[in-house]
Amino acid sequence: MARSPCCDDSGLKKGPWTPEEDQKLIEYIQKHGHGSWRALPRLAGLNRCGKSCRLRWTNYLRPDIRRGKFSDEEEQIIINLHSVLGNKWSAIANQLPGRTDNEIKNYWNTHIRKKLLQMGIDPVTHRPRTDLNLLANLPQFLAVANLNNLMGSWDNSLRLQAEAAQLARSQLFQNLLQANMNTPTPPNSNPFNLLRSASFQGQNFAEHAGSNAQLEGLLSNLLGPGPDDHHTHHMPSTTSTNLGIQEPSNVNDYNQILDSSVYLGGFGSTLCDSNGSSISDQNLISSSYDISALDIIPPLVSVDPKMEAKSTPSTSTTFDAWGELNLDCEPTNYWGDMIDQSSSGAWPLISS
DNA sequence: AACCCGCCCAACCGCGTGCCA
DNA sequence: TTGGCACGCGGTTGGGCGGGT
Repeated sequence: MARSPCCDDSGLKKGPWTPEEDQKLIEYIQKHGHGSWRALPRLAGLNRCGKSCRLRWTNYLRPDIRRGKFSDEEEQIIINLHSVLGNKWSAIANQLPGRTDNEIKNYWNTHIRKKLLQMGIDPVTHRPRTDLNLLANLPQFLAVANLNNLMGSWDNSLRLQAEAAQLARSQLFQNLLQANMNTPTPPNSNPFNLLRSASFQGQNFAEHAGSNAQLEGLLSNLLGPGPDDHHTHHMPSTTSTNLGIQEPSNVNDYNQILDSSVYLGGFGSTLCDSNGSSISDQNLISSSYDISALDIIPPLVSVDPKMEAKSTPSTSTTFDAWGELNLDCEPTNYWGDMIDQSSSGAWPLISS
């Protein structure tokens, strides 16, 4: 299809707008509306192309534009919507009155993206980063955590711990999934059995995790009690029912479990409202891992509220998206256990 | 004080798509 | 059905600015 010749004309002014040009554009549109953007510059006495006028109006001069810093709430909305919509900036902007797609796009690229990367979250997939570079850097990553710990910087070290743990957990799931996809899955295979029997291939992490026994301890914390009783022990019975998560019987189901686990905080987590009550499925997931439900679920990794409580406000905003959806309101808290154990030396992510 | 460098964001570029003759 | 026009959108650019050296 032919491209618009709108801006091909030479002699038209480009670059920053002057106050006089702004005034002309505002006055014209207030009087006549924008009508045809192509015709507008001529009618308004502007030596600009229509496209430039449209951009200037929609991104800057429109009276309903809300300027200034993005609030935490807006930031959360952007992150949530981006996890569902991707780089559909205009669609995201539609949910944020007064904000333009351009503004949101810029804010994403300059602030949110970096913040997510720093937290070990892939800004594209909204999942914990599992790229090889990150895994390769895990020893340094943990060394920094140790250093910060020694220096009394609890905020950073705890966050780094959680990120490392999240990374390991995600890697575990991915390895498991890969292994599972390479071999036929028995009809009644249990994901918890699979997880328990899975070999962990993240060598860098494994080295840091120490002995197999220690790794086993980590797995126990990640997975909760044994495969046959997970519904009655650490794994709250409400989790599987409320979230519509059932034990998968095939690879596709398992894949969905994987997706769900990332978004919902993983096995062993449950979702609760601010009163500590479990949230019913109609509030969270319609059924069968309906992906559309993600538009109301913050696409965030599970983080121990204890850790968040120790975090600085500036870095905790992403996790605030859970807001009323407090994870792990049950006494059993996998991330908390893991961090507690690591702090006490049972699991040497941090050497005290 | 001068220079450098990285960040931020307004504006541009080019493609996709809908509409209409 | 086809081709041209207009608009919207997402990616990219580059100038201004502030902090660091």
